[in-house]
Amino acid sequence: MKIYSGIPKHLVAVDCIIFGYDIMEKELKLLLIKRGFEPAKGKWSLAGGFVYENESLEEAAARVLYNLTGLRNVYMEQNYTYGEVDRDPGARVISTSFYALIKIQDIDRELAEKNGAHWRSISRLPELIFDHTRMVERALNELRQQAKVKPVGFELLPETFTLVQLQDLYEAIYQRKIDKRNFRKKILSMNLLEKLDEKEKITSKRGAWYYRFIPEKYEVFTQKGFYFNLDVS
Amino acid sequence: MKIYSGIPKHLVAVDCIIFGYDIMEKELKLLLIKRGFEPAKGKWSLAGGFVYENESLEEAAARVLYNLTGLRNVYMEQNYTYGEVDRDPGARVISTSFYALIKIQDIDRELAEKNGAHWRSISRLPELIFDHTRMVERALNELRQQAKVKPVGFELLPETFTLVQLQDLYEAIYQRKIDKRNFRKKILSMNLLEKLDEKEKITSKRGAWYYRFIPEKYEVFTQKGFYFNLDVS
DNA sequence: CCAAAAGTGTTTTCTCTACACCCATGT
DNA sequence: ACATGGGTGTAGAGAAAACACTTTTGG
Repeated sequence: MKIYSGIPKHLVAVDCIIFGYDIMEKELKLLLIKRGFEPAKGKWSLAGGFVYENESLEEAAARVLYNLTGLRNVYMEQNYTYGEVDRDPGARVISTSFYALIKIQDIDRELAEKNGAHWRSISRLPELIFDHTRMVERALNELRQQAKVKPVGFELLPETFTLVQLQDLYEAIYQRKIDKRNFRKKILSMNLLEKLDEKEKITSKRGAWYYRFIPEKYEVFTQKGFYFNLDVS
Repeated sequence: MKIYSGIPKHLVAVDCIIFGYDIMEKELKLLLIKRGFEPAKGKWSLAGGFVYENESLEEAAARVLYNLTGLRNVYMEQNYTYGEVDRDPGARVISTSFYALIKIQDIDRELAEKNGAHWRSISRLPELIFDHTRMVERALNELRQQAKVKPVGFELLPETFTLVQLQDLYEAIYQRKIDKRNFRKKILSMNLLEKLDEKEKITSKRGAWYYRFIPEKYEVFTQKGFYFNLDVS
């Protein structure tokens, strides 16, 4: 059925901005690729790929992420679509960016390495090809906005984490210091966390209690409309 | 130069969610089209069009808007890209939505009419083709978010307007009543408005002072990072 | 016993909300 | 003189911000 005949078609791609949080270095990182192919071989880029005929943009993004990390069912959000005619010097490519939040420890390291992927801290990113730097900037903004409204932080931490780790994460996301007492008061008052009776004893002698995020509580929360502002100055 | 050969190409379109504010009826409206062509002839839809080879998505959206309304340099924001394989029953079309904020009185009425365009209140929209209803919902959400962060409301009003009109607009956007005194206190404390010495005397005997939005003041404002929350409960 | 990180409350400030009456004017 | 919509301020509640010391324990 050729209803729309004679209309120009376009190459359509997706690019994934893959965020991970390094709990030790307390840094928000991106999984970037040192390109092993032309164009721009040897340069750094986001993980991307073309959209097939029988898949949606979201499916394409999930596939790209899976091929790189071995992960499925990852938290992803569509971000923006870049359609400048000359953005890719090789050909006209329209690309939709997605950001993914993953737990760094979950990825298939071998697979990632094989594909030339490396974690790079957002505070000192290498130069990226094409308009990928703009993509990252926009995604980071989006993430910061989302983090005020949804508990996305938990996607970046292991199942169990301490309040100190959670605070460090938010400090890494917003690149600013947060008051410890206010942060704890606020996050605990939201009733989204369950305190476990186990302690993290690596970073301190005293040890810090582990907590777990309870998604069901968040459902209730989200129903009545709320503002999850952790962007404390 | 055929670097990316053998890769499937796609039809790419843009759809415009055109918001306007009817100052008399105090209603937020959308400029919708009664389709005069197949598929879905006679049904309502957003204004859309395919993306040409030599234009960006933004340019395509601006073109579509221009062809319908005769307006250029309109406030537009890219919103989301819809890439489900089956979203358009005629063919696989990937479509990026943009919302536009225009002053209702500015459009070329004849041109719009010729194209089958009509203003429809957002509170009672007709059924739309494909996934256009979803597009509208998402755009409206986005608009509500943006309105908290940027003074987008002024895009929808004439150059000069009264505080009552401005409040009515916000009430139409958020579909809720706002306290008059609190609203005025807040909006005036932002120092974005200039009081003119002219009154609107049509709707009342006493008359209401006209104001004008001062973009330069907003620049200063935006620099220091702020929260323009007019979503008063 | 001491170094190092975890944990804990109170006061002050500011922002948000609720609320009701007078004003100006055309008819 | 009155009906109609325009314009104005204050007090109370609740949220956000500032702030410093005690606790625990492995070495």
